[in-house]
Amino acid sequence: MAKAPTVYDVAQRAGVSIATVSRVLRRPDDVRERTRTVVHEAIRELGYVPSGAARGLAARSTGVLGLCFPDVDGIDEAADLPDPVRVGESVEVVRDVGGPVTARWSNLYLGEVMRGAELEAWRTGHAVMIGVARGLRRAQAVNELAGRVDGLAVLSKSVPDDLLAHIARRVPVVVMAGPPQDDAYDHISVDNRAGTRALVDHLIADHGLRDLAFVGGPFDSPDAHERFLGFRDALGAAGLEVPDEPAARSDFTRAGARDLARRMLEDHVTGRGTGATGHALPRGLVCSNDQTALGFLDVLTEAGVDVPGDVVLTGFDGIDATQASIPRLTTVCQPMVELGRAAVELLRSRLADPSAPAATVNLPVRVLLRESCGCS
Amino acid sequence: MAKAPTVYDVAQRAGVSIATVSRVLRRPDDVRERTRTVVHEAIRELGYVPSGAARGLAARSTGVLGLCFPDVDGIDEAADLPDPVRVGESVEVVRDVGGPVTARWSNLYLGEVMRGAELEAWRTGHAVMIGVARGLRRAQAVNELAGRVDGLAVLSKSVPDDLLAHIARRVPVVVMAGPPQDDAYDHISVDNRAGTRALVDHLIADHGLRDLAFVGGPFDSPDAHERFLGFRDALGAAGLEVPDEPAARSDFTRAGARDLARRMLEDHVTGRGTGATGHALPRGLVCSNDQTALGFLDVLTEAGVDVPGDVVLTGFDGIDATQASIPRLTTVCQPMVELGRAAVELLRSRLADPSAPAATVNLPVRVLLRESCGCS
DNA sequence: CTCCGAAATGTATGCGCATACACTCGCCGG
DNA sequence: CCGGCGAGTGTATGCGCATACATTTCGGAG
Repeated sequence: MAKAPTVYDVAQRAGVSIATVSRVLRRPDDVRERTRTVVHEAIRELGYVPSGAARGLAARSTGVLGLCFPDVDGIDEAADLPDPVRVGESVEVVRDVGGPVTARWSNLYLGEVMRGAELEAWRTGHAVMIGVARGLRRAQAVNELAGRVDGLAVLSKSVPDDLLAHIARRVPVVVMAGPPQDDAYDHISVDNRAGTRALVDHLIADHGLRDLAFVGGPFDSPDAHERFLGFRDALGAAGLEVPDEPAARSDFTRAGARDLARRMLEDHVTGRGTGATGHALPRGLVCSNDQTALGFLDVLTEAGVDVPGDVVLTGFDGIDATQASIPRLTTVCQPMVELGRAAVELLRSRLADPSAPAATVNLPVRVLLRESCGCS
Repeated sequence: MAKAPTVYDVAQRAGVSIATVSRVLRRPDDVRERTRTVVHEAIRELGYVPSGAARGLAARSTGVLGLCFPDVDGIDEAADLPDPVRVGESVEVVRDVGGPVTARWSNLYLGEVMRGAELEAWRTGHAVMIGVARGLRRAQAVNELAGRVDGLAVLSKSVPDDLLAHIARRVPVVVMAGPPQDDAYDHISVDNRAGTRALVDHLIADHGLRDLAFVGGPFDSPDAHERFLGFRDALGAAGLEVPDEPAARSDFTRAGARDLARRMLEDHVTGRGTGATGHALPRGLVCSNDQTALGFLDVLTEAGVDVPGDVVLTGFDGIDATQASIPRLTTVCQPMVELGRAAVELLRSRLADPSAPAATVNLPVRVLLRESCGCS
């Protein structure tokens, strides 16, 4: 790596001009076979790898698409990051006594979104660059990402509006998984509302449930809100009383949901009825995400409440853990891979036709009926 | 996006030269505050985002680090990819009758490696670009990735040797999770051997097991081989008979392991003893990865064999599912996040000092003792 | 053998930025 | 009053490549 060879080096070695070298790489059919061979030889001998930067500059297109995620780790630049542990011993033996399952990216399915995006990008020879909008330098980081790509897919809420607007003047932007919204961007959305509606329809129609409560999410989660609307839709359609607010609100974490469940259970047992649930546990609990449902399941099971016998429980998202719980959790599965794929697809068509009107792609959702709702 | 503004546009608007604009962005302290303000104003008004390509070209460094993964999806370019499903209905309701848990990237922990890499890169203002060495265009894709980055971390076996050598002439290369090897590259390795050794030591010393068998992996997996060596180390140290070969070989998938387990179980029951295990199930089965152990657990449980009562079972990797199985699986946890982090760290130090001798960082591993080995 | 058009190759330029170097200007000490 | 100095800014150049356009070569047809 004394100095990476350039087209000039290759051209000289092969005894041709740099244009020919470039052509051998980009439009091989325009070059005589013999010449091509010679050039390839030189490339191999020199270990030539074209500079992406120079290519991008000259071609006015980098061939890279960006994917911007929110900071799910909650890492703040102000907090000092622990320095990597580097123990001398290469093995540590510990007794794992259980406790909360460590949070992973995979819990939030960002990996799946990435995979979908990467797959779709690969099909058309694009590369994918990911960025996490995190820390104080967030704006700078996102800006730099935007400067390096031909198009940017952004997970909703990961980038402040003004910054997004700034960036959108340079590259096409696709917003993923945001609430239905009428801005200038292309959107990929998941049908939270219809998914919940279908799930609750099932509970009412097939299991005859009428006493249902909705466990909401954080106030600032549009997803949770959408799902609540779907819940209301179903209740309304069935002629049941439609609540104005969720019966309770979880923070979307399993641990938080456990606390919430314990409080609700206590209210229930002591008959204080201070909880929004009133004096008795409802027959069915529709949770706004899987983590919440799993937290409830933990507590209910521990308290000897039978699921689905005493209480029917459902989630939303379709995370892995819902397949491993006992009983397995009925949920609505989000098409995460598809989300990434669709985002890239939309970016591509946007690049192909910059003047087309902003589009919104609504991804279908799958309701997975399992044991926690009473299905065999 | 009629035409993205450039430094020239900003300079003109702000009434300064392009050099000043560049300085405002790169070395703000060299510019008078008043000028800075004016330039920032112009940037905001125009929606200017610096071109990464031009920056990279001029600065001779892109600020991007690459991460190259093998094609875990096994997608072959020859096979036609199914076109994305786009059903009209936005909801589909299906009864999930169980069946194999869908394979996900997360199973292979690539997401975790990525996260570690991204985190570490972020700390120093680098971006991360991921690439999957997949399909027939693999060489081209890897080459392009290499052309776009300042350094490349490659998961072992994801890139053919000659291609890697070619690339390494342009950018520093770090090989992740490969077998200890003495090539010119920097290496990050996980101590498979010592990890297995420690685990098996535990089985022998603390649980008094003497009849142990090793379920290996694919022939071409250096990891599986390393782990087998660790197994042998432990047996040898305990004065037990040391096998030359694993008792059986799994293909590292849960489904494959189930088939293997069924065959072994059948051999055992019918007394045919054609399996390498002989006429009886061993008292302890040390599996070369978690998927394999879980597959065995599925079959053993179904057959009424008690784990750990009748057979002790252990895995390797530390995937999520090992925390959810019943009993929970004793395993060796790989430091995947750390792997990514260390790779980036090593790349950085390599970039800082290109002439330093090739280094190998050995990452510590954690043996997690849970119920499947007989620990409470 | 000549001439013409197409194929093959070479020449020249610009992509957008960082930066070395030149330059201006205000200020200080002499 | 002059020379010098440093902060602040402008000018000019090159990074490595793609590509428009100019030029050469080649393969026939005449």
